[in-house]
Amino acid sequence: MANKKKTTIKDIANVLGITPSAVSKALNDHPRISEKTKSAVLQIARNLDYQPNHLASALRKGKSNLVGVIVPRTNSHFFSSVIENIEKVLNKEGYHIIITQSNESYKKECSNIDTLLFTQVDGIIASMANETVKLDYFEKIKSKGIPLILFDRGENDLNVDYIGINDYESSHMIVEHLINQGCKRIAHIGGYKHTRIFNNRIRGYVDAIKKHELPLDNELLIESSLTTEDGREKMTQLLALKNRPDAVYVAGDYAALGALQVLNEHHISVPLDIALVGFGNEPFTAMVTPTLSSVNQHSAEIGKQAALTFLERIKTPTVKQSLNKIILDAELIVRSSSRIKET
Amino acid sequence: MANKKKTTIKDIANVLGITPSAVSKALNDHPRISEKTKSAVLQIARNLDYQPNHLASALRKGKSNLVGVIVPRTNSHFFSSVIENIEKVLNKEGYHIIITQSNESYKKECSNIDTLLFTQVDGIIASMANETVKLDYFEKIKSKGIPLILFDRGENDLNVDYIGINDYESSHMIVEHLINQGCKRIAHIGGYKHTRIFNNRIRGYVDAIKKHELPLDNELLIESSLTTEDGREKMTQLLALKNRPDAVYVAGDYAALGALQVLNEHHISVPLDIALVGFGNEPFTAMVTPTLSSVNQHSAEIGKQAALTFLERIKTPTVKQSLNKIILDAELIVRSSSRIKET
DNA sequence: TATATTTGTTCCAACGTTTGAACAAAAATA
DNA sequence: TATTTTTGTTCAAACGTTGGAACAAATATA
Repeated sequence: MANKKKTTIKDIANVLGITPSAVSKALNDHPRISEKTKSAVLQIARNLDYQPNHLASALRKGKSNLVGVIVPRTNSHFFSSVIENIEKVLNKEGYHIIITQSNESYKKECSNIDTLLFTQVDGIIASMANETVKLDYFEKIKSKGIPLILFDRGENDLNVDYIGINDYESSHMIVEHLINQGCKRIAHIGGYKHTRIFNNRIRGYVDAIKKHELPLDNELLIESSLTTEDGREKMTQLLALKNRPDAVYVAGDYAALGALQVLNEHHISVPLDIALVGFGNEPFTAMVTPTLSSVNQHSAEIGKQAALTFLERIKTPTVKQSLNKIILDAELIVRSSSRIKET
Repeated sequence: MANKKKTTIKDIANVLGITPSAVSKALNDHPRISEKTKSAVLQIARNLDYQPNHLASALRKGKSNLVGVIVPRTNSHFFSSVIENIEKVLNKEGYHIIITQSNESYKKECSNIDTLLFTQVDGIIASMANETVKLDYFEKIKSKGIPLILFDRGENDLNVDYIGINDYESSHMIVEHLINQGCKRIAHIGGYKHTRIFNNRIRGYVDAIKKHELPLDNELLIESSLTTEDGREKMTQLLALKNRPDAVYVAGDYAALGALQVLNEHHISVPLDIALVGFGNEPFTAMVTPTLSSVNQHSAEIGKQAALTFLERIKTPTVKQSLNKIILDAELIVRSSSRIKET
């Protein structure tokens, strides 16, 4: 019994002998429509299994109730959790989301933006790809006049709303934690300097090292793509030094995992020989051996705030220029990989 | 310079003093439109930064070029990789995808289906939630007359296209591998029996055990939700047995990870005291200590085939009833957790 | 030269919904 | 009873694009 032809508002109108516009108004609970008509319409709609044609109403109303989300990848707990919470907030308000992944590629990100604009989304919530340096495509979103909200990887001079954590302070905190554990020669495998958040982490590291008058060695500060593979490589590089570090702070958990693998393979005791701290608090940090210290980025809260910011922007059509910069306090989770002194 | 008003086909028509329909035809490379007009239109379109209104064309053409994807969650490598490959194939054909997650909840899955139907997707590719027993919402998709393609968790009697792996044989293979390694008492932490793929794995396990005349003990066959947490619990349960197993085959990697944690915490040697095999070949299986044997499910190929199946269904509007059941051969990846005998 | 064909365009209706204006009928007020 | 207000509905246009039919002009064929 394949119901090929979809039922429209018109079909309902015909059954009841009224006008399509009356049906539309009934369905939208228009005050001028009688209760009798409303309930009749609802009844028939149910009987005919009526599903409103979203395309038509979006076209007419000039808004799609769709929000685009762009993330570097979905298979990390952080992004997946952010998305989940964006969805939770937006669904309540009748919005649905379209998720796209850039796979850390600038080109893919641009094509994602085109896709989303093409789909007539009402706004875009994004975290930028590692590769992204040019912001032209993000400017394009802005020029369309739809809200753009960035989170995590996205702090920059675009002059748009942003939700993230206090990277500088977190970084500072990590270094001081390692110093407290007695480490004297602390290395940092950081992300790309051109990305604001990673740059902030680097600055936090540098300033903390300086503050405690530890050696600020060029060899100890390495830029990385922060993949597991690159973490392995950069750790290997550190092990090759004449003067090895006694602690390594990696700006991302996946790269920290790679580093840990290398250390384990070399039978270097973590944390006794070299202490290790990651960033992001991915679930696997609690699963590896030894468990990996990391920083909780409050993914759920970031997602929630991003969605709320979008809703706020949508509700005030006036170009209210007060920017929303929400910076959350991150939390250092100390695990075995950096617990040297008993507390 | 916020370009509030979007440029339409009409604007281009006005500039050139021609008709909107001529512009539309020019943009769609209609054979009857002169090259001169075409290039002029293209030029003006570029100048005015014209973006076609997808909503309008989808409404008119009766197809949205959107495909819905439903997965239990995106933060596993398997699903993330399937999605990536679905996208790769479909993008080439001008389709875009909307990703939704059910979080293993039947209710969420239903609401996802409603969302997707509401968005007028041209088809749905899905892997079912653990919880799902009733198939009414999937019937709803079918009754709308749009293609439904299931993969992995989705083999059932819905009579729709399906792409998966040979679970029964894979399971058989795992048990025989463990027997080859000298194991005599093999336990199975399986998924929910009501899900076809997990049931197949259970059957594969049982048959292999019977075939080799090993003890088929009720205590050794446990049903689980296959989360990391539940894996811990079920492993603890197995350790409490008077007669412990010497091998455990877990039907999912995340649960296997939980099991491994418990074994490590109890200082039980893996694989010497108890060998362990997971399922899914998630990246972390190669990262934990000891590395975890698992089964590669060919996620990329599954994604590709799912997308191709969709395209085929769309291209043959006739109700061609020959069902597409693609069953791929899975591959056992033997790692330290089950390598007892040197090869 | 008359007719047939091709070419390039316009015209118009349609996709399904929404919305303000218009309007008749019913109810409230004078 | 005459007038105003309220109520419930219809009317008509619109959102932006598409595609078949119609049509005039240019070109090819008889």
